[in-house]
Amino acid sequence: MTKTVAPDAALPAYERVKAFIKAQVNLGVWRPGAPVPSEAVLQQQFGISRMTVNRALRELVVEGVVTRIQGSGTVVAQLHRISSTLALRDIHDEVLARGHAHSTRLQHLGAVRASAALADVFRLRRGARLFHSVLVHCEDGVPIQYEDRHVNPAAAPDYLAADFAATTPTRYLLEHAPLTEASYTIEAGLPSPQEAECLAIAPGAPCLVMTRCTVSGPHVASLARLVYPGLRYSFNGKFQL
Amino acid sequence: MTKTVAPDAALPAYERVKAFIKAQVNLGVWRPGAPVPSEAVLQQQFGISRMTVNRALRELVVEGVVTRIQGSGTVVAQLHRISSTLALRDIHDEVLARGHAHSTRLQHLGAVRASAALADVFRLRRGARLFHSVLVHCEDGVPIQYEDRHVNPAAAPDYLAADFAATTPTRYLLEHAPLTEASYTIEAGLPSPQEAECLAIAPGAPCLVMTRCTVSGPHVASLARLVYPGLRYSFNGKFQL
DNA sequence: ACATTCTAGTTGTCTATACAACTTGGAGCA
DNA sequence: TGCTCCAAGTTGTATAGACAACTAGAATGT
Repeated sequence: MTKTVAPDAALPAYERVKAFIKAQVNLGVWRPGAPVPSEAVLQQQFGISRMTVNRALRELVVEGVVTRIQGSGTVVAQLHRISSTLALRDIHDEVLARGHAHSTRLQHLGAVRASAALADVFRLRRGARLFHSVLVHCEDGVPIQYEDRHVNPAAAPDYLAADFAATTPTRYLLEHAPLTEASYTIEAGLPSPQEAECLAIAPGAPCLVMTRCTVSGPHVASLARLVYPGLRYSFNGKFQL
Repeated sequence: MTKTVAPDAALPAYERVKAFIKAQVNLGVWRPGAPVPSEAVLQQQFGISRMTVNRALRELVVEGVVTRIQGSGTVVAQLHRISSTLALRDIHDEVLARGHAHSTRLQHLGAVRASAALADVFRLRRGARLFHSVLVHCEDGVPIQYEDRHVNPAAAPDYLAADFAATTPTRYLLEHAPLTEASYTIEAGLPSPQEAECLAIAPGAPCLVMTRCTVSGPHVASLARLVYPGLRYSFNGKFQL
């Protein structure tokens, strides 16, 4: 039983190779741009098959540790673009995960005609029918998100019949319009008077504004403006080698 | 030559399997939680070896499309946590990539003694020596980032001798203190009077504030407060299945 | 009814081999 | 010199087979 002293033996072979390479990069022994031993060399060093080495290196590419060029070789990645997976999470789950209570106030739900700007985003003609919902999300009763959303009826025909006391627009759309693609921008801005009032903050209080556009199959499904009070909310992330 | 009509044939087998599964999920044929055919079944359906199917499914796990449980099976992932890789990029490269000119104004460079809060972050004793730099980054002459940074001398002993006309602190640190780990938070806030003046914005103008802490090997290397004028800068990202 | 054991099915890892696709540098040639 | 061509080295993909680890349900025994 050498479990405590040699955890290496317990790890799969491909993990041992990964750990070895990561360590070299981590300790600065191999600098960005430096060549990584070829599969054949690593195969011999570790006494394992080439396929196993190949798997280790392929996974390191995904993790952004190395770059590979067919026919040329493997090098340590220039910039450690270690991926921080920013997930498209439902705010309801997010609040629950923090161990708090989530509640919602429905401010508005109805249909509108697309303005020129909206029509452009949704790739519809001007004046086309769109659903429009406005909600305020609270964490333990404190407003933390103002959600102003337009929805394409073609992607979610029954959106107006949804029960937003029981579910959130994000969840409803994920379930009824399978997600193909989403893009977002995060910026700082000031709330509109109405937003400030709903969020119970001063008109001059800085806010994080996320604008998120989702695509489902052939349709642009939804465009949301999410306003977070700057002092009550922040996005957090972590890179790890 | 059926290249134009049948792109399938041009794709590697494992990519064909991935595309097939993604399509089913995408079109809503297989809902989240639904079982995905076992490797043995897919192997027969596609007439390929199990290792190839296995590779396809393993990659889909990384992409967040499916979840696998050893001994049980493969199911469509509950939430499409499609990863958007938020990279730790140097602002110099970022500005250049947009085709603009990047310039820097060095406001301050020196050493300070750690306050209680700083000592805590850096895991040093209170009063320990830290380097401190303040720079303003401009894009085509317009200020877009105020960078207030504290650096651990143990991680980058020659930080004060760096030429910040030729390089940026981010780049310098990436090169001299191999990155092990980084964490950040993004929030909205108001600039301090000094920050507002350096960025040439009104004191009440909302800003994106990123606080980033980097770790290099055993040391907490750097703590940076990055202030972006809200109206001139935004973070953008895209998820894609 | 309950607990235990067994078994079929599934995923996880690994091997040895093979060929394809590509890069790079050098040999040979005009 | 400048060009082509080739050969060695490298990564990309694919296969057939093997065993290990694990799950879930069925069969069995108490």
